[in-house]
Amino acid sequence: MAPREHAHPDLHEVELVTVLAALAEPTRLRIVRMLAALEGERAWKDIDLPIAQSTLSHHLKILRNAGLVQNRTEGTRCFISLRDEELEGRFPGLLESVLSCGDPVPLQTAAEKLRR
Amino acid sequence: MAPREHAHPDLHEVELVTVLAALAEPTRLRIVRMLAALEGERAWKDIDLPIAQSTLSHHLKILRNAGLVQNRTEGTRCFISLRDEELEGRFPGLLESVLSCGDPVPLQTAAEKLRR
DNA sequence: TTCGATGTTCGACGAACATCGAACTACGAA
DNA sequence: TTCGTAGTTCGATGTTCGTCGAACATCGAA
Repeated sequence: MAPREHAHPDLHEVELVTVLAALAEPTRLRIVRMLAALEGERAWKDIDLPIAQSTLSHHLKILRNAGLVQNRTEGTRCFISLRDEELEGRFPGLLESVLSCGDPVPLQTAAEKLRR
Repeated sequence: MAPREHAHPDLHEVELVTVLAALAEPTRLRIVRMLAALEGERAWKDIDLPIAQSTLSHHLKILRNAGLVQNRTEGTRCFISLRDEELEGRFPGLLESVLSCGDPVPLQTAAEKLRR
């Protein structure tokens, strides 16, 4: 579909676990970092990662539902940005601490190594 | 098995995504909060949650592998504590921001609502 | 109106996850 | 040594997740 107007949750209704779950995935964490490094918004098309469009759309939906990210539609294309200030209000220090840890995000699915 | 000596990872080898994944589960987040509220260590047996022993053991292993938690064995029983200071060194502000958000942890599996 | 570009939704698939009960192991106490 | 206590590991089960390609919807341009 074309970029539609999406519902963005009120951050007061977003739970911490939801945000953590959204961040606990390499691809999504990478997206968040990319947006943070931008200090503004980024065109959907310019998010180029080695994944299918549908997968990217899926991840963005999850980030959006977790209140991490915001969509703005302009004609047929859309722009993504971090809801950093609102997040700071709801979860003080969280985003910053996640971003300040600058080490590379692994390509692997995080929890893979947790079991053993 | 009886409480055995477990390997605890060097925090420098623990990745951020790993920690986030460990925290992004209600039961585990609850355990971490419980330990944080204690300001010390807690006996395994005293962690009473409505889950089977084997499940608790499983979650503790994941927290341990993520470097969040530490086991100390004493005879046949063991004590769990948060590795808060080390974590502060590796991921400054992270644990604090997670703990400071005091709202209740849902019983539900976090990411359940993210998809839709 | 037709076409192309841009994202989104659907359905399917395999991998990973949380959970349990049962079997097991190691230790202290009787 | 035998028994109970304390945790861990194993195997099984049902659920959720990340991923893809295909079909679809919406808009601007020709």
